Amino acid sequence: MPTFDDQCPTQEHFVTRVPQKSVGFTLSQIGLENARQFALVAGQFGLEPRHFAVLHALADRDGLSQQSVGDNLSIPASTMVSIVDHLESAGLVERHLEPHDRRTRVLHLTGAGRARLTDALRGAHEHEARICFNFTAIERAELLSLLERVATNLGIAPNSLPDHGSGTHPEH
Amino acid sequence: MPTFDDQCPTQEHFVTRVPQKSVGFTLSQIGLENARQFALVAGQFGLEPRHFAVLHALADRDGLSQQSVGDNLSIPASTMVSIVDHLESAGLVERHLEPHDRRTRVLHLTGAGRARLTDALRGAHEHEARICFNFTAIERAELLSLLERVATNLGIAPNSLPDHGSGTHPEH
DNA sequence: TATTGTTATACTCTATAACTATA
DNA sequence: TATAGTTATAGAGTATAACAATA
Repeated sequence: MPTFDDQCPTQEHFVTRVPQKSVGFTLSQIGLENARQFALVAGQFGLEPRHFAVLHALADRDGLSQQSVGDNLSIPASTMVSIVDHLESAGLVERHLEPHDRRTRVLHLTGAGRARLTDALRGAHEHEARICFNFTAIERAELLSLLERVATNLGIAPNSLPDHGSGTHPEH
Repeated sequence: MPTFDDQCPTQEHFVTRVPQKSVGFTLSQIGLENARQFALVAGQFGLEPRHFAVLHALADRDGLSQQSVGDNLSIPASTMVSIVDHLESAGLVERHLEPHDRRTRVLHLTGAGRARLTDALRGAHEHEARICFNFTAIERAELLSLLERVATNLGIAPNSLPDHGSGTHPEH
């Protein structure tokens, strides 16, 4: 933990002058703005970020139960209902009864759902290119590497981080 | 905009396999988790992130009007009322009438407010050290530099970014 | 007429707990 | 009795618009 102190004056300096930028604040600002803009991108495809996330999870592994998807994405069961309702009424997902246990509803992507996700992923891809504008491949990899170390410091297991898309921020 | 494509397979690959991590999603995840944890830190000092942000703004420049602080932090006027109400009833801030224009309420930090902010800044400082654990000074500077380029790409003027603290995320 | 602060209100989001149907 | 899904409800947070005082 050698770093930060080197650049930080005294406490009083903090209060009166307010010194250099912090990683924490910058991350919060950027994370929020990024989530906002990604919501706009997803919206162009008729999806909210959470809809996108659910479709994405199903593309990764089709036939999951509603609950296991929710657990995976940290979405409570009651919220999952309205999300899947929306996706189902839009014809993107189907609820199938599981013959072995008729309590559970197994979720399947429809063809339309897969097509919609493909489009939305194209949008996400463009969004990613936009926020990494002017980055070389090496710089982007460097940023990802640093961010994953921050994630570790925050106690977010790297493995629990989904792999693509732009977040499931609530708030807007 | 050369980078991302190099590492990205076809669209179909996206849908079926879901490839590598994205800067966008990682930033959203980290930004949200960081805001959560900073809210806990601020809470240890009896402050919500927005309370902290207002105190911080006043420490930077005392005697601002309620509205100009709100504009500065993108907090709507009606929300500023309840924030300042809270800070005032806690004895951290005072509303003074401006003799030249008796519509405006000028905000002043009290001694207690300044002391509270000093404590909270110490907490923020520790929080910053925590999320930058194991970073060298050079790595931290590198991360900040990359993040500011992302901020620019997101259309957030670097100048509009406050300098310390950990964000004013709503959402929880 | 425009502006600062205030109040009241409506809206969104989320979480909690109760309910059903299965097991 | 426990679990998957559903429903209903209440709470927090935010934004919108009307209002008062002042300019």
